Amino acid sequence: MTKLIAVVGPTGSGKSDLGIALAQHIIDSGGKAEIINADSMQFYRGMNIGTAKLNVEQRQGIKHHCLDFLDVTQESTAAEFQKLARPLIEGLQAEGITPILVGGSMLYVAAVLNNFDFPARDEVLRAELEAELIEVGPNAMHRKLSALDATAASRIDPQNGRRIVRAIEIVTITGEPFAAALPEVPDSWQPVLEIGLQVERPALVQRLALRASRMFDAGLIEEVRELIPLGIRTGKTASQAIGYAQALGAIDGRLSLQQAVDETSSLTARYARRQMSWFRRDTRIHWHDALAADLTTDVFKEVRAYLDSAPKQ
RNA sequence: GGCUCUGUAGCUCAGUUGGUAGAGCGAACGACUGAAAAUCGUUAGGUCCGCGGAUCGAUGCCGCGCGGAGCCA
Repeated sequence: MTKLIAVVGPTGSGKSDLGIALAQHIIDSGGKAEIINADSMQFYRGMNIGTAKLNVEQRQGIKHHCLDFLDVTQESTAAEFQKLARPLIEGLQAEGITPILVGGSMLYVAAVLNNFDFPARDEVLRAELEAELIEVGPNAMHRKLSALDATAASRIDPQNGRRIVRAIEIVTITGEPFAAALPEVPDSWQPVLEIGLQVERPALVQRLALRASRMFDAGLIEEVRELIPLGIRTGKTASQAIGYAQALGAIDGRLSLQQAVDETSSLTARYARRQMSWFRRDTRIHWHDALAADLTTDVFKEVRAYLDSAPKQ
């Protein structure tokens, strides 16, 4: 059994490249390593430029899993990803291959790395609750949740319709109280070396602005144009991807090209902030400055020590 | 050159019949258990264009500047 490694951090911090370098390093030292993508938008076939997906050459012969397995019309969920990625990881480990989970989709990474089961869901009930939310508003729904589960209600903001609906759904289905809060310390699914890449906020914002304009220069609008006949407009998850929604806006004439670029840039920056606020509370993460000259040297050293330490179990 | 309108938070704008100001967006920070590139919360930003005047008191009234927009010559 090999040990699990994860690379996390905000978008644009260089996770993909570090993942490749790490895999290469392990292979150079006589081991085997493959990458499992944990970027929910890179799951989609045809969404390449706007998701900063590595092309085949850039993958440098390192095998990547969980890329390009969904159509833009298909929904993606963290619970599904948990079911998909865990057996995959265990399969690689059984073959002596070191799995490297790389991605910034917060809940998806947590779904794999942490020990929790998503409570069931019920599409019909969910639809009813969503309709009710639109009709009576979040505050009334929050009162309804309070009556069912006062503790859960106290942990969810009265304005947050999305979470209120899901909480009512869970309590109704399970008939049990719903914690509605993350544990203080993550309960690890299995031992993991979690590497975090960090970039000082102003530098990150600048990089993301540059990246957004390069995506449009590289043909993001053309890419989205090709996804329209494939149904990107109706895809629940794919259509809300940052950059793609803006490219659609430009195609429809709702936004000028410059507005689309600017909006993509600022939404990406805001997303990166939410990623940091999520990942910062994961106490397992070993943070590294993504722009440091000796980044790979430091990370290799850390990985080496981890892999050479006593085997798990 | 004349007339009219206009200048309030980083941006777009409310507002105070004179008692030193607000909203949306943005920003910073945070929450987060089957849409999470989602959904939401908190906080910080303002010599109210400048100078002078009347007033107990001006961002508001008056005068003079400066900047912007429009109309007429």
